[in-house]
Amino acid sequence: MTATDDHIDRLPTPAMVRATSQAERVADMLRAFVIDGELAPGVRLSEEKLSRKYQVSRNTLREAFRLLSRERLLVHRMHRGVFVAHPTGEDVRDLFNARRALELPAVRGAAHAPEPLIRSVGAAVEAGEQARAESDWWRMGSANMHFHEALGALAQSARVDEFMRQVLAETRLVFHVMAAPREFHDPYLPWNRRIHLALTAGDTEAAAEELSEYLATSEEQLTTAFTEMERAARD
Amino acid sequence: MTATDDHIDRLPTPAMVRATSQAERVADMLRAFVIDGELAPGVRLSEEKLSRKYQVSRNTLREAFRLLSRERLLVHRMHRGVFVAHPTGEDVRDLFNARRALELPAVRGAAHAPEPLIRSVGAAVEAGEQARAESDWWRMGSANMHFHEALGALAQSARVDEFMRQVLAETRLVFHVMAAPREFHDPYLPWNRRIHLALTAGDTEAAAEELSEYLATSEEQLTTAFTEMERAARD
DNA sequence: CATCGTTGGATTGTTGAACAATACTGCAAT
DNA sequence: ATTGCAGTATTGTTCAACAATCCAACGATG
Repeated sequence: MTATDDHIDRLPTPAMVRATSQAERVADMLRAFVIDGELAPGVRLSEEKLSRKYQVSRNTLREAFRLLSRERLLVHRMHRGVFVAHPTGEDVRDLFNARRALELPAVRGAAHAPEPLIRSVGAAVEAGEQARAESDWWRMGSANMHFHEALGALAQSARVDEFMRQVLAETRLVFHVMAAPREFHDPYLPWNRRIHLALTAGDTEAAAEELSEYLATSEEQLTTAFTEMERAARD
Repeated sequence: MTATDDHIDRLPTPAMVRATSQAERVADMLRAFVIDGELAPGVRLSEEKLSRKYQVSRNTLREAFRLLSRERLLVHRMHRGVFVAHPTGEDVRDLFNARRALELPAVRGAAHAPEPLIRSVGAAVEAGEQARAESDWWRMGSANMHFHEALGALAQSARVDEFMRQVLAETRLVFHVMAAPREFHDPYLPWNRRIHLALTAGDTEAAAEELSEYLATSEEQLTTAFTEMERAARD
């Protein structure tokens, strides 16, 4: 053996090869289902049915539930069961406040961000445009998510990244609540393009300005549709 | 009965009277223990011992573990058990990046924040000064936490608030890792006072400047002490 | 002497069954 | 229209068991 073991350092980190428990695997599955809308907001997840369907014990399933409820994707109601989260109008406002608090400063500070981070913003833009060209509305939504994830990544903190992912997952849930048609995603692609353009030009303030308008417009659109819906539900 | 039922609206909201499960109660306990340092970073939490001590089944205890591991206060290592999180030097840097990303913009946007939020910042400052007057170092640390929690609250998002709490809890863990003496908290009180002063004067930029220096100093102090410690641990 | 294979004991991972506690539905009574 | 009261379904929690895995100790090997 050599005295130095830099070849060992090149190997995948422990975090990449960690064996996962059943609870985590089930949680990963359910998380994907919820984000993809296959499990509609408000739906109750029966312990008995799910444990039978996925061949895990009720106890293991409940561990998975605990994980996801801390992510706000599921809500635990005592003696009633766990349900897919069902965001309200107030949640929408809170989510956008959170995004403003995170994304805007991240963009404004982009001058100090390393080049690859900006590049991945551009990649997300292009992925979105390509999805649009192929009329793949689902992939378009994913690309939009990645775009904003990339914006959050400019803050250069793994914890902020995770928080962003969580907030964006919840935001996607909002779309599912109203079975948002593609028109909701549609007008935002050019915005993403402009934001990225301003970023590469080094004009962070212009990028922040565009982003701010984007967020305001999106929130406005969602909240009006939401209050409309909630009013209709009351009658 | 009257036609209006505003007297019902005055009652505590469901969130305040919700019955809690054992798993949540145990999680609350453990969380408090971890934050208070009664459970030292790196310590392993034996399922058998804890379940016996707190009269809950192993399964229930595991549910609590799942909750806390998603908060990064515990880490789950497959087939090895759960341990109190033991932040590294890299974690310290990430935590401070996250705090910069959140607190600085929150302070800069304080002009649009409602009055009571600024007041609670002041309250935290005074609580800290009073604790200092009474040489209650423990309460001083708590007050400092509340101070920065109050800064984060300027963003006006419940989700950001929760994230801040989590980040600050982890930061407190960092102090426990090195059994930080009171000198670590000591010089920061005047800074808090100045930040609050600038805020009430409406000079958000000055406040942000002070906060930025505070964070840089604190991070510097912690990371040097940390790398020192980690180097010592290797020998 | 450092490394590797093996073995035994301890702990976690997961399950299935059981029972208690609670919520929900429907119906009768007021 | 509200209240009271079944009966039923589901969750909350425990327990005991077993499989899977880690870990420390001990020797074997080069």
